[in-house]
This record gives sequence, C-alpha cells and structure tokens, in this order.
Amino acid sequence: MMSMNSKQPHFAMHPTLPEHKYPSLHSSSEAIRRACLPTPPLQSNLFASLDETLLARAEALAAVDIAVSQGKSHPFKPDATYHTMNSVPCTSTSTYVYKRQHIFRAFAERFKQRRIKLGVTQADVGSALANLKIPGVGSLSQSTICRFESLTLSHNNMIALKPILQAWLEEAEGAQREKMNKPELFNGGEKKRKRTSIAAPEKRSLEAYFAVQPRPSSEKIAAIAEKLDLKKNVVRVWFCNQRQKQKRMKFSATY
DNA sequence: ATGCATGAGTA
DNA sequence: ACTCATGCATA
Repeated sequence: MMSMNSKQPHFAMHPTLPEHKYPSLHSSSEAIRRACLPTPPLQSNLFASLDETLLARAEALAAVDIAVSQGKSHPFKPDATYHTMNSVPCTSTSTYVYKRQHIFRAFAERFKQRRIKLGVTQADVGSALANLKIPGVGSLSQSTICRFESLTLSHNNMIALKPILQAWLEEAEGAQREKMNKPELFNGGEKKRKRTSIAAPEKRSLEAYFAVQPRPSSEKIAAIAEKLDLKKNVVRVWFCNQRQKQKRMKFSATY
C-alpha cells in the first residue's frame, strides 16, 4: 500500500526545507501559492532579465548553499544553463550563489520601495502578517523585516519569508487600490528584558579569541569569562552569535 | 540598524 | 551543547 502518499498536491519548491521549521513553504494557502507563482516584472532594468523560473531553480538548490556555508563539499555541478547577469555561463558554485544573491536583492529592494509607497513601517508589516491568516504564519518583529530588506538573514530564512512578504504586499496594494477598509493590513500591535552591554576592550579581546578559536570548549569559555570578568553565559552566547554573523557575512561580504 | 538573548530542534 | 530563526532593547 501507500507506495505513494496521496497527500496534498504540493507546489512546494523547497523539498529540502523541513516543514516544522518552514511551515509557510508547505502551506496550501492560496496567498502563498500565488506568491510562489510568477512575479510582476522588476522595476530595475538591471534585473529585468531575471525571471521567476530562475528564482525557483535557485531556491530549489538551497541545500547547496547550506552545504557551502558550512564549508562542506556539495553535489552541485556547474551548469551552463545558469547565467550570470552578464550572460556568462555559470561555471562555479560561487558564480551561482552570486546570481541568487542578486535575485533576492532585487526582490528586497522592490519590496522596500513598495512598502514605503504604502506608507507602512517595518513594524507594521511584521504585525500585519498575522492578519493574512496563512496557516503557520504569525506575526514577525520589526527586526526581522528590517533584516529581510537588508538581506542580513540566512539564505533559508530569505527563501521562507519571501513568499509571505510578497503575499502581504499584494494584499495590501490590492486593498489600497480598491480603497478597501482593511486597517488590519496596515497596523501594528503591541509589544519587554534588560540588555547586557559588553565594553569595547572586552569585545576586542573576544574577537581576538574568536579569530584563533571560534568554537572554544566549555572550559575555555569559563577561562575567558573569568579573565574578562563577564558571565560565562554571556561569553557563550557571544560566540554563538558571532558564528551566526560570520556565516551570513561569508555570503553578503563576498559580492 | 544591530547587539545580546531565548527557545525549539538536533546530534 | 550546538544551530537557527527570531525578538526585545537600545544606539
């Protein structure tokens, strides 16, 4: 039996991304389905030739990027059908990633322009998302919307959020065009922790340690914490965050 | 816009 | 104990 699971006919382009982590990409919501389909032409001529087919193919290979970002070897074969913006055949993984980076940049820029045109803040967008009633999609913070627009999220995160934000954008523009009263698409909700601040000298020391050993052992962390007179947990978290940051910068700093 | 933090999922 | 997505507080 069940030689084939006859579940929902999926349009999901992201079989490599686990559903529990990216529910929206596996959602059967109409809004998301629409958002995953072809997009209106890009405003910037620079990106005019980048169509959604390429985006879909690029996104489908997210696993490659993950492997690359982790410094692992990967199965990606340079493919002549991928072209850079200068019509140069894609000959390497880095060229390919370069292209994909630009596709996201094009979308993020356009998203920001249109959001501002609607007169909506990043925080508003974040809280309005919950009102889209897309299964598995709740509200997001101003931070996350800001990071999306500035491309400072991980690749997987960009892939997951793009259809959601696109769905919101289309809803909001549609509502405005038809002068519909849908305040819930333009307004935010409400929102409290004490923030530790590491002084500059200590931070320099941490960076120096990080350069030598980005993954210090628990013992090493304890030693560093004592030397800098910081709590051990603060040091541990600092290293975690630093590793996350490095991973993102590896991509955005290369291009 | 970004630093430090939390929590879920993994290994 | 780590990674990853995400958020509060703050510069």
